[in-house]
Amino acid sequence: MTTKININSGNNCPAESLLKILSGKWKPQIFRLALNSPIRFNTLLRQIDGANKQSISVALKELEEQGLLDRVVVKLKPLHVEYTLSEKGQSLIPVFRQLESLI
Amino acid sequence: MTTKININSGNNCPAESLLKILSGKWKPQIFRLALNSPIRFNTLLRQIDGANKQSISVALKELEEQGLLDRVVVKLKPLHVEYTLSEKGQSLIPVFRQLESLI
DNA sequence: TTTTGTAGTCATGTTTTTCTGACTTATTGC
DNA sequence: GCAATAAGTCAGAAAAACATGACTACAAAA
Repeated sequence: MTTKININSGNNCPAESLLKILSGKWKPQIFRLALNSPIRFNTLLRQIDGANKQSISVALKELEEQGLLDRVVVKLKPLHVEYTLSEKGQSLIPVFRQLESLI
Repeated sequence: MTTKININSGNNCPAESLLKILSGKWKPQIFRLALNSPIRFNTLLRQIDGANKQSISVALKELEEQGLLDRVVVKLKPLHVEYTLSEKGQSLIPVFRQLESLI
């Protein structure tokens, strides 16, 4: 069973659906930073130029709700939280790659 | 010489660039409607449910500025304006197709 | 010459997003 | 105990996006 995105809430434009789930000022950058390795809240804050807590917080929450990211509490050394690409999130990687080939 | 998109204004995230040029409430729909055949202002207004003149006007202008659409004045029967996918716009079609395959 | 069709603009108002700075809670190092 | 790090929340302000209704300009048809 292959993983299929399903966020097509009542519209007939797939691209629109997908653009929507990555819409907002910070989501694409967050998503990209999560592509390679799990990422943490404060790291995002440091790495994304001009971003603020609130917006990152909201974006992460939405990405999690949409099922693109998983929030994982890591019970280690300095107890912390990691955001990782979910299976659904990973299914978007090819699109990202294709976008890269266009630029 | 292949056509390459270049809207990568100072950021290092291609996906972001692309998501950005199709960001906004109406751009994806406009773009999709222009995929198949040239489209006209009033037609967009009729076909896009809930859209208003102003927003369509602004979106068209931006898509034109970004080089995705060409504005063509058709000097025929009822003199009118057509918006068509530019070469750059057409280079996005494969991405749209791939998005479709994900949903 | 009045009306219709096409393609808009403009001023204004509303709604949605984003930003700012202060505050919180939990864990760990000193 | 005290400060620092990590991961946030919250209220309010500012900015950006979107909507509304009135208006414009041009050409052609009636």
